[in-house]
Amino acid sequence: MNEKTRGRPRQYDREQVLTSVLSLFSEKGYSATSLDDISEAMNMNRPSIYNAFGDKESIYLHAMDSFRKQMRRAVGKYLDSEYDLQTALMNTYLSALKIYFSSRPAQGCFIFCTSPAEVINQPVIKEKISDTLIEVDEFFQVLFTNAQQQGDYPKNMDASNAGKLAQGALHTIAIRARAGESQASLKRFIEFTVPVLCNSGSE
Amino acid sequence: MNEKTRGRPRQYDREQVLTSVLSLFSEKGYSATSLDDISEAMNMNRPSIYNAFGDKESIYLHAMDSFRKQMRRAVGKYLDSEYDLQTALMNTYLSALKIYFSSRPAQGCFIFCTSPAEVINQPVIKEKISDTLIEVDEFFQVLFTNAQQQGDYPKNMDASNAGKLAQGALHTIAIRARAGESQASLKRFIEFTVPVLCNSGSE
DNA sequence: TTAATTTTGTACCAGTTCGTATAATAGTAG
DNA sequence: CTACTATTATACGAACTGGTACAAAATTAA
Repeated sequence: MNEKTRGRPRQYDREQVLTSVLSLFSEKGYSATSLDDISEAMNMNRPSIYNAFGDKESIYLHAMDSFRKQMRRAVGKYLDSEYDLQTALMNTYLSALKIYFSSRPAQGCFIFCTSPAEVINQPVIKEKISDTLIEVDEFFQVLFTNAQQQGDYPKNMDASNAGKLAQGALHTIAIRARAGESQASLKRFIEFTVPVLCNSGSE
Repeated sequence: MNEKTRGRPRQYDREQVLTSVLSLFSEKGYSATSLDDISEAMNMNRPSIYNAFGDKESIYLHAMDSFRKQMRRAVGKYLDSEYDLQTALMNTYLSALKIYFSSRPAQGCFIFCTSPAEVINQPVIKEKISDTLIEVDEFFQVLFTNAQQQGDYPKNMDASNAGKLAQGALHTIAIRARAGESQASLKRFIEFTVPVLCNSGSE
């Protein structure tokens, strides 16, 4: 990409400022974050921000996309059927845990911890959360149906709801991380949870 | 209680205005709710509110307490050991589901959907969420240990983490309700989840 | 009646909010 | 060199923010 365009050249890097604003929104949530905060974090002045990303809600939606991309990069590989169910689940949770604790104090999941508050009065955010839930449900469901095909998970179990419960574990981990529960404690929780989800709890 | 106190009598009912402001905060979250909103919802003027409940953060904390009380009233009885594990879990989830869908559109859990956003910059709210998590964990843990004593749940399972996972199911139900997932779908999720938690999934 | 006490109602304040109009700047195209 | 274009920078404004000072109102105590 070396197209020389007319006009004054950009001084910001799109990916980079999106990362900055994601971190900001993740800390404060949508409503408590002001455009002055955003402007400072992005190191861009207000009109440039509007030109690049639209209004505040639109910036937030871009941040949500950015976070989803980050999660996909981290766990997408576990969809590959070379991983057995337990391994795929365990690796997925541990990868998420790492991201949830990647800043101090731990902020948990950007989307599931900060977005639900805005849902009632921001239909577009509601839509995107709903979309995220579906994508993650499908991610986990694939793990379970793959395992069913390989005889690793009982065929009479409902893989769709199993996927939802697996995502539920992710939600509680996200909330707990943000509320101050320790990473070690959540790791033990994951080690308990994975076998239960795999339906090999007490054996 | 009939103590005649000096001074102009109150015009508001404490429980009643707390219910109103709980509903308001539940809709908008902490940061997006203004004192004008609160004043209107409570039908009280600003100085009266300050005198009765303190500043905005303090009002929110009162609302959190109010919600916790409501939940305890709804599910506290299932701690009684006359209920077996499956029944207690099922009734608990269905009671919560009812509350989560008690307004239109469904708002899910006031605490787990709106409070996490505020955690990083409001230490007092963080403290209260953490406290709530512990109380709910203990609630579920009691169900599992009771079941263990009655031979209803394997003794080699960790009741503490089982309780955490049970609360996890509650968290995902709360988020999903608020994001627009249907009550019927969540009821099916509960029916799937309870046996899995009880470790009698595929039998 | 009068004083004391508590709540209510009005009005205000300084600071912040999101968004935009306008001008300056830094590059390309001809 | 001049026109054109896209971005950056400054500055502003109308509305709203959380919080409070002060006076009016409604009750009890003496």
